[in-house]
Amino acid sequence: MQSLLELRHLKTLAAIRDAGNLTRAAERLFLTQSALSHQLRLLEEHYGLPLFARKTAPLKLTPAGDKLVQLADLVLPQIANAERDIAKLREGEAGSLRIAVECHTCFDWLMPAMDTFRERWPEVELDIVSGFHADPVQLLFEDRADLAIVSVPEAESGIAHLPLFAYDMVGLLARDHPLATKPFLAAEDFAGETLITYPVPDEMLDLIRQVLKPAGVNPKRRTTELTVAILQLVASRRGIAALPGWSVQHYLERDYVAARPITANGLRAELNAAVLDDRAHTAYLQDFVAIVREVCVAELPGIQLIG
Amino acid sequence: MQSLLELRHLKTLAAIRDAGNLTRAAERLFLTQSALSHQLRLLEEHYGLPLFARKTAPLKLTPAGDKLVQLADLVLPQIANAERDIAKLREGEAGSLRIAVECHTCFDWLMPAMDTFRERWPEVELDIVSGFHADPVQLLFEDRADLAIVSVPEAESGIAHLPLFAYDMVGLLARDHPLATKPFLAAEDFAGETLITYPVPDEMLDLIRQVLKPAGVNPKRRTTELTVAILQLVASRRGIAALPGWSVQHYLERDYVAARPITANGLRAELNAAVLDDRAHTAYLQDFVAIVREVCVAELPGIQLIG
DNA sequence: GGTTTGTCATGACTGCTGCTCATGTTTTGG
DNA sequence: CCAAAACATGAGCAGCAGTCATGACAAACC
Repeated sequence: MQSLLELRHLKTLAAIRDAGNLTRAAERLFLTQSALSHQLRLLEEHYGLPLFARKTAPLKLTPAGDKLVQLADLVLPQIANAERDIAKLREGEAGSLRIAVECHTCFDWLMPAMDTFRERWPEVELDIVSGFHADPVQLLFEDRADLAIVSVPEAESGIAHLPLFAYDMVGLLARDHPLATKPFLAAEDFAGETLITYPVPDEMLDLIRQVLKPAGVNPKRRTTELTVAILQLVASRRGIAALPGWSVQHYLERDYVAARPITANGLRAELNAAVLDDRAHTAYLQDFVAIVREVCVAELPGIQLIG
Repeated sequence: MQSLLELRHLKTLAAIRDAGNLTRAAERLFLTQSALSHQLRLLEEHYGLPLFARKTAPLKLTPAGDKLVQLADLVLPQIANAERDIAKLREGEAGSLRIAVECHTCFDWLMPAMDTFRERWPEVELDIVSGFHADPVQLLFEDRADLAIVSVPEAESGIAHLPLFAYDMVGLLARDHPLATKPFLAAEDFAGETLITYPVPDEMLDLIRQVLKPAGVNPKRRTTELTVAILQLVASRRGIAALPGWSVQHYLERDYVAARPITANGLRAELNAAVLDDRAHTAYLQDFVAIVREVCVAELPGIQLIG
């Protein structure tokens, strides 16, 4: 008769509420759908009440399920706060988090993540390393940054990589562009076009490194600093571009430009946080990574948490 | 790196704080001391900090341990509330809890327990069945009571017994009574004395049923309704009595009377809650039993939870 | 001071249970 | 109406939370 409820169950329930179905919730919790189904069945048997109205999408909560989800929303943050406080006891409150970014579009989610971080770790000095840097990892060694957002996690001694998320790059075209009729863009399709990119070295452009260069395709180029400028150029038929799907969702919904997958299998990219090895276990660095993952999985469409 | 903390740990920590040491805390949780020691070690490894200052009695909390205990005090009641709410969803809020008591001294703890119950289940009609009843279980069948506090759990079809706690009866003597020099009271010691009891049938008096009757001892008798009157009579050398140890702690501390164990092994007694079989799973009845146990283990000296 | 008593720590072992895997059933959406 | 997606279910397994037995240590007690 004693309570079978554990924090694990509350985490599951909150995840199901957030994800809308068992399968996606299971992914976020790094469990199988089966595990959640078993958990739910046990809880429902224990309380003698259904927690979700099945056979409806999105899953709808019964009053009992709602009670438990509310409980989760109340309790889980309290747990997280207490554990942060303990980490502060262990490591001290102070410290600095200077973030180096090599990806222009990252500011979209970096800002809300930094806001949350600032609330939770008010004593940690938070900053973005300004200016563009070809090799942000170098800044870690020079003690000019504490964490770098990088796409390719190159194994390097002294550096640890904490995975953030993976996503697909999409090719962007004017809505009436001839290529927009194709189901996907192949390397050759770029040959006769002008490619619009950020002004960064080629190695940092996933499209060039993984698709065009291997195929020996070398289109005309044009660069600009701002995402919105790239979109504007594409829409006005001055060229085509490749950007992360999540960074242009807003424009696609408004039919400002058209989007197509790149290659038949898509062009997969990922983002990682790089930190110095010996700081990889620092609580506030780990928590920042967790916050970024939370923010991004909630806000960015079409991304997958990795690691 | 993810949180290893579960509600189980919070319950353990709160119990250790309440009990003052691992051994007693383990008893209350129905676990072994070893289990708690292992739990603690794991938590301390996980957080990289000690939670208790060992080698001190009573165990003293470190700041980190204090954080977690505070968390437990915050979270566990929220959990309990939510689970009560779910029980109300399942069974409805209404119902009645009419309590029949055969034990005069029980009112000591019954009142605070009822106060707590009233807070948690405001919709349940709460009452004590007034007047004295030789067979309170009969009241359950007659639907004049919902729960009876009884000492001997006689197996009876249709009745379920929920264990409360066990304790030792103590023999009470005037401070200068000759028997007060003995390490314990034997059956024969009562032969020449006047025995002061509540005015109830002999079968309900543990001393008579378990000690005097088997030994064929039949002392002079005197009865009174009130515990304080029994104490007064004993103190003024009009006789001796046997009462639960927890019910006279107050008087013993003030040296109002002397107390001795009854028989070499003591005279063990216990209290149970009797309810109708088919209501044994009703949430508010079970919760009342849980409240009584909580109140009593916290307030009454020398009792042991049973079941 | 040595013995006793109460308490916590530790290591070996074990049974439970919470998970995965494989598969069946139901629901959804084109 | 069919294919695809999502959920349910049962079997099997591994990890771990617990017990048991014992050791280490401190305080209490002649």
